[in-house]
Amino acid sequence: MPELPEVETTLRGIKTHLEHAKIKKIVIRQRKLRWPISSEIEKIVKNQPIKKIWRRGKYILFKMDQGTLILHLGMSGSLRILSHYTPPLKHDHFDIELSNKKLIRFNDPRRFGAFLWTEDPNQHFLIKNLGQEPLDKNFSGKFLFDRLQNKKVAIKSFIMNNKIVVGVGNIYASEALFASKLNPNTPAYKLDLKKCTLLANEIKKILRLAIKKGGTTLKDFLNSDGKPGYFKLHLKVYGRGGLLCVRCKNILKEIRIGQRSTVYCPLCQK
DNA sequence: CTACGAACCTGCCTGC
DNA sequence: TGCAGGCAGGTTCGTA
Repeated sequence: MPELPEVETTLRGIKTHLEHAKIKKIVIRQRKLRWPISSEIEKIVKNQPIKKIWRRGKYILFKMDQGTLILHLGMSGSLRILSHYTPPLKHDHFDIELSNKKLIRFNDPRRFGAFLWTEDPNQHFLIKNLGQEPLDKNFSGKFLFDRLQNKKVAIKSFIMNNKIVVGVGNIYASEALFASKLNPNTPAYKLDLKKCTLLANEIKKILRLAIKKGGTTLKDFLNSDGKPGYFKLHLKVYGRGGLLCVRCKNILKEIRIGQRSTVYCPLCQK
C-alpha cells in the first residue's frame, strides 16, 4: 500500500487530531510485526504528550519528551482515526488512545509494519542511513548524477533504494521512469546529467500529484478517514502490462527487476 | 563492495 | 469446490 504519497496522506490525516494531544494509553493486541513491539512501550508513553509528528521517508515519527515513536505501514498497514471506541476488527493490531477521546487504530494484514520506540531517531538503525527526501530542494538531477557513478544496478532499483532517495516505491518508480522516457533496466551509470535532471523532476511531479490526489488505492489503501486515494486514475504503466501505451499505442511489457514487477513501454522508454 | 535470493506475513486470484 | 501456486504498495538479512 504505502509509498511516500500514501504515508504523507496518512500523516496529514492524523496530524490535526494529534497536535497538543496526550497519549492516554496504548492497547496492543498483536506484538509480532516486522520487528516485535517492545513490551516496555505501553509504560514508556503512557500519559505522555505528543510534541511533534512528522514523516521521514515512509516512516511516521511521534516526538515525545523522552524519545520518539517510529511507525511504518509496511506493505498493507493503515491508520484510522476513530472519534469514539468501536470493537477492533481482524488485523487491528494496536490502538493509541488520546486524551481528547480520539483513538488512532493500526491495521495491517501482512504485519510488515513496525512500531518502535527510540530515544534518538537520528541514531536509530532504521532511520539513520536514510537518503534524500525527494520533495526537498536538495534532491536534484545533480544529486542523482553524483551518486550513480559506477553503479551498474538498474535505474529503477537505484531510485527505489532508500539509502539514495526515500519514499519511491514500485508504483512511483515505474511511473516516473515512464514520464522520463527511460528504460527501467538501464544501468544507472549510463544516465547523463540531463537525464538525471529530467528523472528527478518527474519523481517530484509524480509524488506531488499523487499526494494531491490522496495517494493510490489499488485495492485496500484508505486514508485516516477511511477514504480511498485517486491517483490510480493517473497510472500510465503500473498494473498495465499487456495493455497499450498511452503515448505511442505500443504494447506495454511486463518484466521483473529486483524481484519487483515492472511495466514499461519498450518503444518510448529508451 | 555488489548481486541476488530468502525471509517476514495474509489474502486474493488463477488454473488444474 | 478444493487446493497448489503465484503474486501483492516494503525492507532487511544472509550468502556467494
